[in-house]
Amino acid sequence: MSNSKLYKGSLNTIILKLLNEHDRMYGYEITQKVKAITKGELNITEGALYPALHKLEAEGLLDAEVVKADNRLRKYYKLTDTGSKETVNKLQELADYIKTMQTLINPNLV
Amino acid sequence: MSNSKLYKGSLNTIILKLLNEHDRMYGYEITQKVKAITKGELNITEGALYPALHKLEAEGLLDAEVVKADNRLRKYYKLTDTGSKETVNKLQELADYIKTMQTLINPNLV
DNA sequence: GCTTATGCATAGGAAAATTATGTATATTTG
DNA sequence: CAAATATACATAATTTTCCTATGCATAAGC
Repeated sequence: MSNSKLYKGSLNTIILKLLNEHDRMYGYEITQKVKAITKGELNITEGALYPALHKLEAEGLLDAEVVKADNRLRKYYKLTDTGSKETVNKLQELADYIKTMQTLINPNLV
Repeated sequence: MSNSKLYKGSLNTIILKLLNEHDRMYGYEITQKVKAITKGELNITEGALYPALHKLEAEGLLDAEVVKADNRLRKYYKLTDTGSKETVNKLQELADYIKTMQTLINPNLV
């Protein structure tokens, strides 16, 4: 995913957030979007992304639809209703985690 | 018992940062300090902490010293020179991670 | 005396990445 | 025009990192 191990555990949140903004996306598109937004800082590996998408689909948070474009197959994913609700939870969890870590590394500010 | 789970990769950063502030600490003390600072939000489990301490010691980032206090054994850890340098790196990585994630989840602010 | 707190340790297992492959088509470049 | 790169999805094997459960031992509180 990147040189820092800290990103472990954040992949699902990233996927859900992107799908919350963009209605529907396919896997490769997600990797490119993340790379663009983070200016190359974060590169999602395929070995991490595809299993994560399959799991989210199996859990009922995503729906998938295969579409043919430019003679190539794309598997588009979109949030289910459950997925939308879970996105809110994940984002709150991330915000809480960041807050906790900032408390720990910068106790003077508390 | 433990409320919000640790995000993978953050435990080492927490340990190094605490030892950077407090000169020397023992394992149990670290769990209590984290609990106190985060107001119970984050509870480091022993099954995570002790192996992490052993690994940091094996990597040469920490030195350990066993001390008898109140008829009980405490294993105090402190940063080595290498450990101090690595602390700076880990904190920078954490700052970068937070910045990147905020960019991803809050693109309007960019 | 029983429970909780203090203190360290490890075994077993789960979760979530990485690395390494595999398949296939399209486009760019030397 | 052949080779490299980009697009697109997928999985197997392994590693990292954490949690749960368990074990041992002493001290303090009720």
